[in-house]
Amino acid sequence: MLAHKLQRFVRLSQDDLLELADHLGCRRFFDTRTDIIESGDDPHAVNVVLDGWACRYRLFADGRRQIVGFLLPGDLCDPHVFLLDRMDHSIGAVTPVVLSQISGASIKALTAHSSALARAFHRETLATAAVQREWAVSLGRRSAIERLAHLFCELHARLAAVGLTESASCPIPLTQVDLADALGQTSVHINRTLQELRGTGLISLGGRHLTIHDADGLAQLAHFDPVYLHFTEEAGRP
Amino acid sequence: MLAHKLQRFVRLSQDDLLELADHLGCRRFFDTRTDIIESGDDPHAVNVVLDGWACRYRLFADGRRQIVGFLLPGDLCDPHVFLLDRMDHSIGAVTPVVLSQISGASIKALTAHSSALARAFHRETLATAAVQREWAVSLGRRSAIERLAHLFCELHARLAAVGLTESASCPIPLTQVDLADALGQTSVHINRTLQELRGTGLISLGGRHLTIHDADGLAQLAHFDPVYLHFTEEAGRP
DNA sequence: CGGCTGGTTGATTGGTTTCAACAAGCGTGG
DNA sequence: CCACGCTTGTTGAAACCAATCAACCAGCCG
Repeated sequence: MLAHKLQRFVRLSQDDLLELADHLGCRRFFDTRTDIIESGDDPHAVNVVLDGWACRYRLFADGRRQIVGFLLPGDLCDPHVFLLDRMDHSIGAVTPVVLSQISGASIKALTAHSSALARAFHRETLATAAVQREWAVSLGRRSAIERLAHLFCELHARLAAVGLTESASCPIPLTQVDLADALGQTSVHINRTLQELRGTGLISLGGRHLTIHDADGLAQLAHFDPVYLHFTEEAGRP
Repeated sequence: MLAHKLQRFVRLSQDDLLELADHLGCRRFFDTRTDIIESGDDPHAVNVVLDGWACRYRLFADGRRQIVGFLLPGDLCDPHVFLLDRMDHSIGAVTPVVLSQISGASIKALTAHSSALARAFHRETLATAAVQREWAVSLGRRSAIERLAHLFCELHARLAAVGLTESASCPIPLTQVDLADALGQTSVHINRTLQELRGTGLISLGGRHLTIHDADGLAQLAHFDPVYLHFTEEAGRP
Protein backbone atom coordinates (compact mmCIF):
# COMPACT_ATOMS: atom_id res chain seq x y z
CA MET A 1 0.00 0.00 0.00
CA LEU A 2 2.77 2.38 0.97
CA ALA A 3 4.89 0.80 -1.73
CA HIS A 4 2.05 1.28 -4.18
CA LYS A 5 1.92 4.96 -3.36
CA LEU A 6 5.66 5.60 -3.40
CA GLN A 7 5.70 4.13 -6.89
CA ARG A 8 3.64 7.11 -7.96
CA PHE A 9 6.62 9.29 -7.15
CA VAL A 10 9.62 7.18 -8.15
CA ARG A 11 9.98 3.89 -9.95
CA LEU A 12 11.16 1.31 -7.43
CA SER A 13 12.98 -1.95 -8.09
CA GLN A 14 11.82 -5.36 -6.84
CA ASP A 15 14.58 -5.25 -4.24
CA ASP A 16 13.36 -1.89 -2.98
CA LEU A 17 9.85 -3.22 -2.62
CA LEU A 18 10.87 -6.35 -0.76
CA GLU A 19 13.08 -4.44 1.61
CA LEU A 20 10.30 -1.95 2.31
CA ALA A 21 7.88 -4.74 3.17
CA ASP A 22 10.47 -6.23 5.53
CA HIS A 23 10.63 -3.09 7.63
CA LEU A 24 6.95 -2.69 8.39
CA GLY A 25 6.59 -3.04 12.16
CA CYS A 26 3.74 -4.30 14.30
CA ARG A 27 0.18 -3.19 13.71
CA ARG A 28 -1.94 -0.97 15.89
CA PHE A 29 -5.72 -0.58 15.71
CA PHE A 30 -7.88 2.45 16.41
CA ASP A 31 -11.64 2.85 16.62
CA THR A 32 -13.70 5.37 14.73
CA ARG A 33 -13.70 8.81 16.29
CA THR A 34 -10.79 8.14 18.61
CA ASP A 35 -7.54 10.07 18.53
CA ILE A 36 -4.36 8.50 17.23
CA ILE A 37 -1.99 9.45 19.99
CA GLU A 38 1.67 9.63 19.37
CA SER A 39 3.67 8.96 22.48
CA GLY A 40 7.18 10.18 22.03
CA ASP A 41 8.96 6.86 22.14
CA ASP A 42 11.03 6.91 18.95
CA PRO A 43 11.08 10.44 17.60
CA HIS A 44 12.28 9.24 14.22
CA ALA A 45 9.76 6.48 13.75
CA VAL A 46 7.09 6.91 11.11
CA ASN A 47 3.55 5.57 11.18
CA VAL A 48 1.94 4.32 8.00
CA VAL A 49 -1.80 4.03 7.52
CA LEU A 50 -2.43 0.46 6.35
CA ASP A 51 -6.20 0.61 6.37
CA GLY A 52 -8.95 3.13 7.09
CA TRP A 53 -9.16 6.91 6.98
CA ALA A 54 -7.88 9.44 9.50
CA CYS A 55 -7.73 13.23 9.55
CA ARG A 56 -5.60 16.00 10.98
CA TYR A 57 -7.72 18.62 12.70
CA ARG A 58 -7.70 21.61 15.00
CA LEU A 59 -10.31 22.20 17.67
CA PHE A 60 -11.20 25.62 19.08
CA ALA A 61 -12.27 26.17 22.66
CA ASP A 62 -15.73 27.18 21.43
CA GLY A 63 -16.18 23.92 19.52
CA ARG A 64 -15.28 25.00 16.00
CA ARG A 65 -13.35 22.27 14.20
CA GLN A 66 -11.23 22.53 11.08
CA ILE A 67 -9.95 19.42 9.35
CA VAL A 68 -6.69 20.30 7.62
CA GLY A 69 -6.05 17.04 5.84
CA PHE A 70 -7.15 13.46 5.30
CA LEU A 71 -4.84 10.48 5.79
CA LEU A 72 -5.60 7.62 3.43
CA PRO A 73 -4.07 4.14 3.28
CA GLY A 74 -0.41 4.45 2.33
CA ASP A 75 -0.07 7.90 3.87
CA LEU A 76 2.60 8.68 6.44
CA CYS A 77 0.97 9.72 9.59
CA ASP A 78 3.14 11.94 11.73
CA PRO A 79 6.61 12.72 10.49
CA HIS A 80 6.00 16.20 11.75
CA VAL A 81 4.99 16.11 15.28
CA PHE A 82 7.94 14.36 16.79
CA LEU A 83 10.91 16.52 16.19
CA LEU A 84 8.82 19.43 17.38
CA ASP A 85 8.33 19.98 21.05
CA ARG A 86 4.57 20.19 21.14
CA MET A 87 1.69 19.03 19.02
CA ASP A 88 -0.17 21.82 17.28
CA HIS A 89 -3.04 19.67 16.06
CA SER A 90 -4.65 16.27 16.57
CA ILE A 91 -5.05 13.21 14.41
CA GLY A 92 -8.34 11.36 14.62
CA ALA A 93 -9.68 8.16 13.12
CA VAL A 94 -12.54 8.77 10.68
CA THR A 95 -13.09 5.02 10.27
CA PRO A 96 -11.44 2.13 12.12
CA VAL A 97 -7.75 2.57 11.36
CA VAL A 98 -4.83 0.17 11.16
CA LEU A 99 -1.36 1.63 11.57
CA SER A 100 2.07 0.16 11.15
CA GLN A 101 5.23 1.68 12.50
CA ILE A 102 8.55 1.95 10.68
CA SER A 103 11.28 2.56 13.22
CA GLY A 104 13.79 5.35 12.84
CA ALA A 105 16.50 2.76 12.35
CA SER A 106 14.54 1.16 9.53
CA ILE A 107 14.03 4.49 7.79
CA LYS A 108 17.73 5.13 8.02
CA ALA A 109 18.59 1.70 6.65
CA LEU A 110 16.07 1.93 3.82
CA THR A 111 17.16 5.36 2.62
CA ALA A 112 20.84 4.51 2.96
CA HIS A 113 20.52 1.35 0.85
CA SER A 114 18.40 2.81 -1.90
CA SER A 115 18.60 6.32 -3.25
CA ALA A 116 15.34 5.65 -5.09
CA LEU A 117 13.60 5.04 -1.78
CA ALA A 118 15.20 8.13 -0.26
CA ARG A 119 13.93 10.22 -3.14
CA ALA A 120 10.52 8.63 -2.88
CA PHE A 121 10.21 9.54 0.82
CA HIS A 122 11.42 13.05 0.16
CA ARG A 123 8.96 13.58 -2.65
CA GLU A 124 6.19 12.21 -0.49
CA THR A 125 6.89 14.98 2.02
CA LEU A 126 6.91 17.67 -0.64
CA ALA A 127 3.72 16.36 -2.23
CA THR A 128 1.99 16.44 1.15
CA ALA A 129 2.96 20.09 1.53
CA ALA A 130 1.60 20.82 -1.94
CA VAL A 131 -1.73 19.24 -1.01
CA GLN A 132 -1.84 21.41 2.08
CA ARG A 133 -1.33 24.52 -0.04
CA GLU A 134 -4.07 23.45 -2.41
CA TRP A 135 -6.47 23.20 0.53
CA ALA A 136 -5.75 26.83 1.32
CA VAL A 137 -6.61 27.67 -2.28
CA SER A 138 -9.91 25.82 -1.96
CA LEU A 139 -10.82 27.40 1.34
CA GLY A 140 -9.85 30.86 0.19
CA ARG A 141 -11.01 31.10 -3.39
CA ARG A 142 -13.24 28.23 -4.43
CA SER A 143 -17.03 28.44 -4.17
CA ALA A 144 -18.98 25.87 -2.18
CA ILE A 145 -19.72 23.61 -5.11
CA GLU A 146 -16.19 23.97 -6.47
CA ARG A 147 -14.75 22.96 -3.10
CA LEU A 148 -16.83 19.80 -2.94
CA ALA A 149 -15.99 18.91 -6.53
CA HIS A 150 -12.31 19.57 -5.94
CA LEU A 151 -12.18 17.46 -2.80
CA PHE A 152 -13.83 14.58 -4.63
CA CYS A 153 -11.33 14.89 -7.50
CA GLU A 154 -8.44 14.88 -5.06
CA LEU A 155 -9.67 11.96 -2.98
CA HIS A 156 -10.42 9.88 -6.05
CA ALA A 157 -6.97 10.57 -7.48
CA ARG A 158 -5.20 9.78 -4.21
CA LEU A 159 -7.18 6.59 -3.73
CA ALA A 160 -6.45 5.58 -7.31
CA ALA A 161 -2.75 5.97 -6.51
CA VAL A 162 -3.04 3.19 -3.93
CA GLY A 163 -5.37 1.00 -5.92
CA LEU A 164 -8.50 1.68 -3.89
CA THR A 165 -10.75 2.79 -6.73
CA GLU A 166 -12.88 0.79 -9.09
CA SER A 167 -12.60 2.81 -12.25
CA ALA A 168 -14.85 5.81 -11.55
CA SER A 169 -15.93 4.74 -8.08
CA CYS A 170 -14.30 4.92 -4.66
CA PRO A 171 -15.27 4.78 -1.00
CA ILE A 172 -15.86 8.09 0.79
CA PRO A 173 -16.49 7.22 4.44
CA LEU A 174 -17.11 10.84 5.47
CA THR A 175 -20.22 12.26 7.09
CA GLN A 176 -21.55 15.61 5.92
CA VAL A 177 -20.22 17.05 9.18
CA ASP A 178 -16.73 15.82 8.25
CA LEU A 179 -17.05 17.39 4.82
CA ALA A 180 -18.23 20.63 6.41
CA ASP A 181 -15.30 20.73 8.82
CA ALA A 182 -12.87 20.03 6.00
CA LEU A 183 -14.32 22.60 3.62
CA GLY A 184 -14.94 25.37 6.14
CA GLN A 185 -18.72 25.33 6.04
CA THR A 186 -21.74 24.07 7.93
CA SER A 187 -23.18 20.62 7.41
CA VAL A 188 -26.49 22.18 6.44
CA HIS A 189 -24.88 24.06 3.62
CA ILE A 190 -22.85 21.02 2.55
CA ASN A 191 -26.10 19.11 2.33
CA ARG A 192 -27.65 21.66 -0.02
CA THR A 193 -24.50 22.03 -2.10
CA LEU A 194 -24.27 18.26 -2.39
CA GLN A 195 -27.76 18.17 -3.80
CA GLU A 196 -26.80 20.83 -6.30
CA LEU A 197 -23.71 18.83 -7.30
CA ARG A 198 -25.72 15.63 -7.65
CA GLY A 199 -28.16 17.63 -9.74
CA THR A 200 -25.48 18.35 -12.32
CA GLY A 201 -25.23 14.62 -13.01
CA LEU A 202 -21.46 14.73 -12.66
CA ILE A 203 -21.40 12.44 -9.63
CA SER A 204 -23.42 10.13 -7.44
CA LEU A 205 -22.77 9.94 -3.73
CA GLY A 206 -24.53 7.63 -1.33
CA GLY A 207 -23.89 4.82 1.06
CA ARG A 208 -20.38 6.11 1.70
CA HIS A 209 -19.53 5.59 -1.93
CA LEU A 210 -18.70 8.07 -4.67
CA THR A 211 -19.11 7.53 -8.40
CA ILE A 212 -17.82 10.07 -10.88
CA HIS A 213 -19.87 10.04 -14.05
CA ASP A 214 -17.98 12.76 -15.89
CA ALA A 215 -14.41 13.15 -14.68
CA ASP A 216 -13.55 15.92 -17.13
CA GLY A 217 -16.67 17.87 -16.32
CA LEU A 218 -16.05 17.53 -12.60
CA ALA A 219 -12.42 18.59 -12.94
CA GLN A 220 -13.45 21.60 -14.98
CA LEU A 221 -16.07 22.65 -12.45
CA ALA A 222 -13.54 22.24 -9.63
CA HIS A 223 -10.63 23.89 -11.44
CA PHE A 224 -8.84 20.66 -10.59
CA ASP A 225 -5.35 20.33 -12.00
CA PRO A 226 -3.69 17.13 -10.72
CA VAL A 227 -0.23 18.62 -11.13
CA TYR A 228 -0.21 19.57 -7.44
CA LEU A 229 -0.40 15.91 -6.43
CA HIS A 230 2.98 15.42 -8.11
CA PHE A 231 2.38 11.90 -9.25
CA THR A 232 4.74 11.43 -12.16
CA GLU A 233 3.21 10.19 -15.36
CA GLU A 234 5.70 7.51 -16.21
CA ALA A 235 6.35 6.16 -12.69
CA GLY A 236 3.92 3.88 -10.96
CA ARG A 237 1.70 2.68 -13.78
CA PRO A 238 0.53 -0.80 -12.87
CA MET B 1 19.19 36.67 9.14
CA LEU B 2 18.80 32.99 8.28
CA ALA B 3 21.11 32.22 11.19
CA HIS B 4 18.96 34.41 13.40
CA LYS B 5 15.90 32.44 12.46
CA LEU B 6 17.43 28.96 12.73
CA GLN B 7 18.46 29.89 16.26
CA ARG B 8 14.78 29.98 17.09
CA PHE B 9 14.66 26.26 16.41
CA VAL B 10 17.99 24.98 17.67
CA ARG B 11 20.81 26.59 19.61
CA LEU B 12 23.77 26.95 17.26
CA SER B 13 27.43 27.28 18.14
CA GLN B 14 29.71 30.10 16.95
CA ASP B 15 31.32 27.65 14.53
CA ASP B 16 27.94 26.74 13.09
CA LEU B 17 27.14 30.39 12.56
CA LEU B 18 30.42 31.22 10.88
CA GLU B 19 30.22 28.23 8.60
CA LEU B 20 26.67 29.11 7.64
CA ALA B 21 27.70 32.65 6.70
CA ASP B 22 30.51 31.23 4.57
CA HIS B 23 28.15 29.27 2.40
CA LEU B 24 25.82 32.08 1.35
CA GLY B 25 26.16 32.43 -2.40
CA CYS B 26 25.80 35.41 -4.68
CA ARG B 27 22.87 37.77 -4.40
CA ARG B 28 20.01 38.21 -6.79
CA PHE B 29 17.57 41.14 -6.89
CA PHE B 30 13.90 41.22 -7.83
CA ASP B 31 11.51 44.11 -8.32
CA THR B 32 8.16 44.48 -6.65
CA ARG B 33 5.40 42.51 -8.32
CA THR B 34 7.72 40.38 -10.41
CA ASP B 35 7.92 36.61 -10.17
CA ILE B 36 10.89 34.91 -8.62
CA ILE B 37 11.58 32.31 -11.24
CA GLU B 38 13.41 29.19 -10.42
CA SER B 39 15.28 27.79 -13.36
CA GLY B 40 16.16 24.20 -12.73
CA ASP B 41 19.92 24.56 -12.55
CA ASP B 42 20.84 22.95 -9.23
CA PRO B 43 17.86 20.95 -7.98
CA HIS B 44 19.31 20.77 -4.50
CA ALA B 45 20.15 24.44 -4.10
CA VAL B 46 18.13 26.50 -1.66
CA ASN B 47 17.28 30.19 -1.92
CA VAL B 48 17.22 32.34 1.18
CA VAL B 49 15.35 35.63 1.41
CA LEU B 50 17.88 38.18 2.65
CA ASP B 51 15.66 41.24 2.36
CA GLY B 52 12.12 42.09 1.36
CA TRP B 53 8.85 40.15 1.33
CA ALA B 54 7.62 37.58 -1.18
CA CYS B 55 4.58 35.34 -1.36
CA ARG B 56 3.56 31.98 -2.73
CA TYR B 57 0.33 32.21 -4.71
CA ARG B 58 -1.99 30.44 -7.10
CA LEU B 59 -3.73 32.19 -9.97
CA PHE B 60 -6.95 30.96 -11.57
CA ALA B 61 -7.76 31.41 -15.23
CA ASP B 62 -10.60 33.77 -14.28
CA GLY B 63 -8.30 36.04 -12.28
CA ARG B 64 -8.92 34.81 -8.76
CA ARG B 65 -5.72 34.79 -6.73
CA GLN B 66 -4.98 33.00 -3.47
CA ILE B 67 -1.83 33.75 -1.55
CA VAL B 68 -0.85 30.61 0.37
CA GLY B 69 2.10 31.98 2.32
CA PHE B 70 4.41 34.90 2.91
CA LEU B 71 8.19 34.63 2.69
CA LEU B 72 9.98 36.94 5.10
CA PRO B 73 13.72 37.61 5.47
CA GLY B 74 15.40 34.44 6.67
CA ASP B 75 12.84 32.18 5.03
CA LEU B 76 13.85 29.44 2.63
CA CYS B 77 12.31 30.10 -0.66
CA ASP B 78 11.84 26.97 -2.71
CA PRO B 79 13.09 23.73 -1.30
CA HIS B 80 9.94 22.23 -2.67
CA VAL B 81 9.62 23.02 -6.26
CA PHE B 82 12.79 21.46 -7.53
CA LEU B 83 12.60 17.81 -6.82
CA LEU B 84 9.12 17.87 -8.24
CA ASP B 85 8.62 17.84 -11.95
CA ARG B 86 6.37 20.82 -12.34
CA MET B 87 5.60 23.97 -10.39
CA ASP B 88 2.14 24.01 -8.86
CA HIS B 89 2.27 27.64 -7.75
CA SER B 90 4.24 30.85 -8.26
CA ILE B 91 6.40 32.96 -6.01
CA GLY B 92 6.13 36.71 -6.38
CA ALA B 93 7.94 39.65 -4.86
CA VAL B 94 5.69 41.77 -2.65
CA THR B 95 8.46 44.34 -2.16
CA PRO B 96 11.89 44.51 -3.78
CA VAL B 97 13.53 41.22 -2.78
CA VAL B 98 17.14 40.16 -2.30
CA LEU B 99 17.86 36.45 -2.53
CA SER B 100 20.97 34.43 -1.82
CA GLN B 101 21.53 30.90 -3.00
CA ILE B 102 23.03 28.08 -0.98
CA SER B 103 24.20 25.38 -3.35
CA GLY B 104 23.26 21.77 -2.90
CA ALA B 105 26.88 20.98 -2.13
CA SER B 106 26.93 23.61 0.60
CA ILE B 107 23.79 22.24 2.19
CA LYS B 108 25.32 18.79 2.18
CA ALA B 109 28.54 20.06 3.73
CA LEU B 110 26.76 22.11 6.37
CA THR B 111 24.44 19.36 7.53
CA ALA B 112 27.20 16.76 7.49
CA HIS B 113 29.51 18.86 9.66
CA SER B 114 26.93 19.91 12.21
CA SER B 115 24.03 17.84 13.45
CA ALA B 116 22.63 20.98 15.07
CA LEU B 117 22.40 22.64 11.68
CA ALA B 118 20.85 19.53 10.18
CA ARG B 119 18.21 19.51 12.88
CA ALA B 120 17.63 23.23 12.43
CA PHE B 121 16.96 22.85 8.71
CA HIS B 122 14.67 19.90 9.29
CA ARG B 123 12.69 21.75 11.94
CA GLU B 124 12.41 24.74 9.64
CA THR B 125 10.69 22.51 7.09
CA LEU B 126 8.30 21.10 9.67
CA ALA B 127 7.50 24.54 11.06
CA THR B 128 6.70 25.81 7.58
CA ALA B 129 4.24 22.96 7.13
CA ALA B 130 2.65 23.80 10.48
CA VAL B 131 2.17 27.41 9.37
CA GLN B 132 0.53 26.17 6.20
CA ARG B 133 -1.91 24.09 8.24
CA GLU B 134 -2.72 27.06 10.44
CA TRP B 135 -3.63 29.09 7.36
CA ALA B 136 -6.19 26.43 6.48
CA VAL B 137 -7.63 26.81 9.97
CA SER B 138 -7.90 30.57 9.50
CA LEU B 139 -9.48 30.32 6.08
CA GLY B 140 -11.89 27.64 7.18
CA ARG B 141 -12.98 28.59 10.63
CA ARG B 142 -11.90 32.09 11.65
CA SER B 143 -14.16 35.11 11.11
CA ALA B 144 -12.97 38.07 9.08
CA ILE B 145 -11.69 40.06 12.04
CA GLU B 146 -10.13 36.98 13.62
CA ARG B 147 -8.26 36.23 10.41
CA LEU B 148 -6.79 39.69 10.22
CA ALA B 149 -5.85 39.64 13.89
CA HIS B 150 -4.31 36.19 13.54
CA LEU B 151 -2.26 37.15 10.49
CA PHE B 152 -0.91 40.19 12.29
CA CYS B 153 0.02 38.06 15.32
CA GLU B 154 1.81 35.57 13.09
CA LEU B 155 3.68 38.13 11.05
CA HIS B 156 4.78 40.03 14.12
CA ALA B 157 6.02 36.84 15.76
CA ARG B 158 7.87 35.68 12.66
CA LEU B 159 9.45 39.09 12.16
CA ALA B 160 10.45 39.18 15.81
CA ALA B 161 12.24 35.86 15.28
CA VAL B 162 14.56 37.56 12.79
CA GLY B 163 14.94 40.81 14.68
CA LEU B 164 12.79 42.94 12.41
CA THR B 165 10.43 44.29 15.04
CA GLU B 166 10.73 47.29 17.30
CA SER B 167 8.98 46.04 20.40
CA ALA B 168 5.32 46.19 19.44
CA SER B 169 5.84 47.56 15.94
CA CYS B 170 6.81 45.98 12.65
CA PRO B 171 6.64 46.73 8.94
CA ILE B 172 3.70 45.27 6.99
CA PRO B 173 4.33 46.16 3.35
CA LEU B 174 1.06 44.63 2.15
CA THR B 175 -1.74 46.33 0.27
CA GLN B 176 -5.33 45.62 1.21
CA VAL B 177 -5.56 43.60 -1.99
CA ASP B 178 -2.67 41.43 -0.79
CA LEU B 179 -4.39 40.93 2.55
CA ALA B 180 -7.62 40.05 0.77
CA ASP B 181 -5.91 37.47 -1.44
CA ALA B 182 -4.16 35.93 1.56
CA LEU B 183 -7.27 35.80 3.74
CA GLY B 184 -9.73 34.69 1.07
CA GLN B 185 -11.82 37.84 0.92
CA THR B 186 -12.35 40.96 -1.14
CA SER B 187 -10.31 44.08 -0.58
CA VAL B 188 -13.51 46.02 0.08
CA HIS B 189 -14.36 43.77 2.97
CA ILE B 190 -10.80 43.80 4.26
CA ASN B 191 -11.05 47.57 4.33
CA ARG B 192 -14.14 47.53 6.49
CA THR B 193 -12.86 44.77 8.77
CA LEU B 194 -9.63 46.70 9.19
CA GLN B 195 -11.58 49.71 10.36
CA GLU B 196 -13.41 47.53 12.83
CA LEU B 197 -10.13 46.11 14.11
CA ARG B 198 -8.61 49.57 14.44
CA GLY B 199 -11.77 50.57 16.27
CA THR B 200 -11.04 48.04 19.00
CA GLY B 201 -7.87 49.94 19.84
CA LEU B 202 -5.84 46.74 19.75
CA ILE B 203 -3.69 47.85 16.81
CA SER B 204 -2.74 50.73 14.58
CA LEU B 205 -1.97 50.15 10.93
CA GLY B 206 -0.87 52.81 8.50
CA GLY B 207 1.97 53.77 6.28
CA ARG B 208 2.90 50.12 5.82
CA HIS B 209 3.55 49.84 9.53
CA LEU B 210 1.77 47.87 12.22
CA THR B 211 1.74 48.66 15.93
CA ILE B 212 0.17 46.25 18.39
CA HIS B 213 -1.16 48.08 21.42
CA ASP B 214 -2.48 45.06 23.28
CA ALA B 215 -0.74 41.83 22.32
CA ASP B 216 -2.73 39.67 24.72
CA GLY B 217 -6.01 41.15 23.64
CA LEU B 218 -5.13 40.69 19.98
CA ALA B 219 -4.02 37.09 20.52
CA GLN B 220 -7.23 36.35 22.38
CA LEU B 221 -9.38 37.86 19.66
CA ALA B 222 -7.45 35.88 17.02
CA HIS B 223 -7.34 32.60 18.97
CA PHE B 224 -3.60 32.89 18.36
CA ASP B 225 -1.50 30.22 20.03
CA PRO B 226 2.16 30.60 18.99
CA VAL B 227 2.84 26.90 19.57
CA TYR B 228 2.31 26.22 15.87
CA LEU B 229 5.31 28.37 14.96
CA HIS B 230 7.47 25.90 16.88
CA PHE B 231 9.99 28.41 18.11
CA THR B 232 11.50 26.81 21.19
CA GLU B 233 11.50 28.90 24.35
CA GLU B 234 15.04 28.32 25.44
CA ALA B 235 16.74 28.45 22.06
CA GLY B 236 17.35 31.67 20.26
CA ARG B 237 16.95 34.30 22.94
CA PRO B 238 19.23 37.19 22.01
C1' DC C 1 -39.53 -0.05 21.27
C1' DG C 2 -36.63 3.86 22.45
C1' DG C 3 -32.42 6.36 21.58
C1' DC C 4 -28.86 7.59 18.70
C1' DT C 5 -26.52 9.28 14.55
C1' DG C 6 -26.70 11.19 10.06
C1' DG C 7 -29.29 13.34 6.62
C1' DT C 8 -32.98 16.67 4.99
C1' DT C 9 -35.93 20.81 4.83
C1' DG C 10 -37.77 25.71 5.65
C1' DA C 11 -37.57 30.39 7.33
C1' DT C 12 -34.79 33.95 8.92
C1' DT C 13 -30.70 36.46 9.83
C1' DG C 14 -26.36 38.14 8.88
C1' DG C 15 -21.92 38.35 6.80
C1' DT C 16 -19.62 39.13 2.16
C1' DT C 17 -19.51 40.15 -2.48
C1' DT C 18 -20.49 42.99 -6.17
C1' DC C 19 -20.83 47.22 -8.53
C1' DA C 20 -19.90 51.82 -8.73
C1' DA C 21 -18.07 55.95 -7.56
C1' DC C 22 -14.75 58.96 -5.47
C1' DA C 23 -10.61 60.76 -2.71
C1' DA C 24 -5.64 60.81 -1.65
C1' DG C 25 -0.85 60.05 -2.81
C1' DC C 26 2.78 59.71 -6.07
C1' DG C 27 5.64 59.58 -10.08
C1' DT C 28 6.04 61.06 -14.95
C1' DG C 29 6.17 63.96 -18.72
C1' DG C 30 4.58 67.99 -21.20
C1' DC D 1 5.20 73.48 -12.35
C1' DC D 2 1.02 71.41 -12.92
C1' DA D 3 -1.65 68.02 -15.40
C1' DC D 4 -2.28 63.42 -15.97
C1' DG D 5 -2.49 58.63 -15.09
C1' DC D 6 -2.00 55.04 -11.91
C1' DT D 7 -2.32 52.74 -7.63
C1' DT D 8 -4.34 52.35 -3.15
C1' DG D 9 -7.73 53.24 0.07
C1' DT D 10 -12.59 54.46 1.19
C1' DT D 11 -17.71 54.60 1.03
C1' DG D 12 -22.73 53.31 -0.11
C1' DA D 13 -26.47 50.43 -1.76
C1' DA D 14 -28.10 46.23 -3.53
C1' DA D 15 -27.77 41.37 -4.30
C1' DC D 16 -26.31 37.05 -2.79
C1' DC D 17 -24.33 33.36 -0.40
C1' DA D 18 -23.94 30.90 3.79
C1' DA D 19 -24.92 30.50 8.89
C1' DT D 20 -28.37 29.87 12.25
C1' DC D 21 -32.28 27.91 14.44
C1' DA D 22 -35.50 24.51 14.51
C1' DA D 23 -37.93 20.76 13.22
C1' DC D 24 -38.42 16.29 11.20
C1' DC D 25 -37.24 11.82 8.92
C1' DA D 26 -34.71 7.41 8.10
C1' DG D 27 -31.75 3.87 9.48
C1' DC D 28 -29.41 1.30 12.91
C1' DC D 29 -28.65 -0.98 17.24
C1' DG D 30 -29.05 -2.55 21.95
